[in-house]
Amino acid sequence: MTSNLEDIARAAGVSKMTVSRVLRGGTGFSEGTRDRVMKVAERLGYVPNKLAAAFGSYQASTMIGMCVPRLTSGLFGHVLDGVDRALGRLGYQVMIGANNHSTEEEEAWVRQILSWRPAGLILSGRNHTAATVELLRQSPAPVVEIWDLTTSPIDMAVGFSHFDCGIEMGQFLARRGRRRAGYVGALARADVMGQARLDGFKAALAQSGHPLVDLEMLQDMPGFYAGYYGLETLLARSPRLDVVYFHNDEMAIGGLAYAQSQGIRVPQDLGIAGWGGMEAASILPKRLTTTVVPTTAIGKAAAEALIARLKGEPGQEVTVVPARLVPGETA
Amino acid sequence: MTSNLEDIARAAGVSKMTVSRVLRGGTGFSEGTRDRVMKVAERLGYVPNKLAAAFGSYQASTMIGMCVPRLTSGLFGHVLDGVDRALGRLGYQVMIGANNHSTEEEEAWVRQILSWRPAGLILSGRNHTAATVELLRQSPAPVVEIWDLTTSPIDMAVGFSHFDCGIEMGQFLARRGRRRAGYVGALARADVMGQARLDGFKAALAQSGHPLVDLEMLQDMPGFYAGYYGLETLLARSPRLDVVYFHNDEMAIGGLAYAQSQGIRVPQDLGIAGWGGMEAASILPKRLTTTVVPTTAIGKAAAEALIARLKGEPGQEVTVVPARLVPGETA
DNA sequence: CTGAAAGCGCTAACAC
DNA sequence: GTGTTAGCGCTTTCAG
Repeated sequence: MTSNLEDIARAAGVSKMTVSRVLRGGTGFSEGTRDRVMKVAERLGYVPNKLAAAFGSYQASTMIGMCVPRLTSGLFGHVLDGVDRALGRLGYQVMIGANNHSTEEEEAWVRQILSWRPAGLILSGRNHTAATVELLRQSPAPVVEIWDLTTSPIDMAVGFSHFDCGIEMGQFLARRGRRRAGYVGALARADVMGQARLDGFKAALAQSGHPLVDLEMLQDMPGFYAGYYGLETLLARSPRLDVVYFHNDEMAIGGLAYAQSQGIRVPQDLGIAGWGGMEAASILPKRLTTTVVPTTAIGKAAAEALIARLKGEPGQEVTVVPARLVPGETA
Repeated sequence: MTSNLEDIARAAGVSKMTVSRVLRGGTGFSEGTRDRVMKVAERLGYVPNKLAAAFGSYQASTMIGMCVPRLTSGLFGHVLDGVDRALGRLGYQVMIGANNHSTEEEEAWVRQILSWRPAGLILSGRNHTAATVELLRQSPAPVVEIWDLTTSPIDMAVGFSHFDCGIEMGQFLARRGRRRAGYVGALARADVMGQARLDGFKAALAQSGHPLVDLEMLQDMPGFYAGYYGLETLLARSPRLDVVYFHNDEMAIGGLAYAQSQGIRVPQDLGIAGWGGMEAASILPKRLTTTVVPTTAIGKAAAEALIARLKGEPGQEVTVVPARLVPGETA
């Protein structure tokens, strides 16, 4: 089928080993040998076999596995982009997976990926089944958990505190004079990070003396429609709310659309706040008040943590890449 | 490090081969043997080695490579989701890459991926370097080109015609009485599919007797900001346009924001049309007139085409998954 | 600077 | 139903 080291060796009149050294750009061969080998490899259309390389030596794999909550999240593409740019440059490739906010699905994915003997792994969140953690500890691959900061990561962690995001937004809205806050979420307990934001939000509101009035938790995917109908449902039950914090920006924009459709003035009658920092949110007629999440930076930092470890450097155990609240015109 | 078939075989008092058969769920062993082997494998925390399996037998790889134009495009996540759901179910995993609209980068990616001896490949677009095509022809892996339909795909193709999208939008706007159309694009000639839409658009307008008046082609990434500033530039030059077609929905929404900021009434003073069918576009105060692209369906169809071929079935050479123009309130 | 030998863990092919 | 043999293409190790 496709030629191998032996074919090149034969055609170039050297040994397999010399070809291997030349092709990997090492040392231990003459200029003449190098040129000859390169030329032959080119002529034969040689395509290296990483399967054999990675299989033959445990150091040689250039495969990194990455698992995200949902592939359709707008944020995920940017994280992946950060990872891919940092890693691709160095000759690594990324195998991707989704856990759909289920630790069981994540475990299944980890089993699959581990069977490829990856050089490193990037997981989302701090929540894993016991079996996953055990599997990971058995594996020599360095692991980075992204998004949420864990007190004690399995190996390394990159991100920020979702609880703190909620706190900050709660305090901000209280400072702005909001007194009757609601919340519209999605995926209920499955999305642990969204839950952490809600917990922080509640805590800050309680502290301010004006606790959360009502919340609507949908089971749908957290998109525009969910935000639209979530706000409708919430306001039907609690019409006197003066601000609503949403699970994310998509939902907040959906909520904004609902408010507009009902003639509810934002922010005068009702404040609206999101989370995530979609590009769309900053160019709406009214810029959305939200928390901007450093997606690309998280991806880049995760990749760098992995690379450091692979180079034998210790590697930062926890890297904080802060999210920041950006006041807009909707709350 | 981690246990292998031999370890299990020894502990279970059978041969490697029997263990292999049991673990792969084949036939040719007794119930008792099966239970014993499974139990031992479990106890030893056995993690299969796909590297060895795929290396040892060319049929065994479960890796699919997928290359997209940009990881940060909102559409890409949905395509990937469609692919991953169809493929993941069957035990395949996806290795991802981006070509940044460059055929050279794509070629580099193809070289990397091919060295993993993938079971199949999904590429975006019909544009490839000669070397890429040659590489692909040498490889036994089935290839699906998605997004744009090629008259003669390398192997298989799934998508629709971008040229036709442009035609359809041009005809639609002409029918709606628009007479002075402009276009705002991005990435210039790098994005061949966007160019095809523009070509179709121009052709339809010319045919209608009211050819394209002006166009602004940016070098930026096709996002909200580019749309905003692109429209500003275009209108500064050609203030009398009565409709503008954008490279995609993100840009169209940016343009909408610019119009709003200038007190330009949409659609009365200026019509705006996009392409892509972002969820955001349908829930704006005014629903965007756009072409909705069947992202998930394309991903699913691509995966299915690959699977058919891998099962030895012929597999459809060209699968049309039509995009459709959805009239909104902006044009 | 170059080469020979061994082996990574698995599966295909064939024997029993 | 089960075992044996050979070998996938590369890298590692050790000899020259």
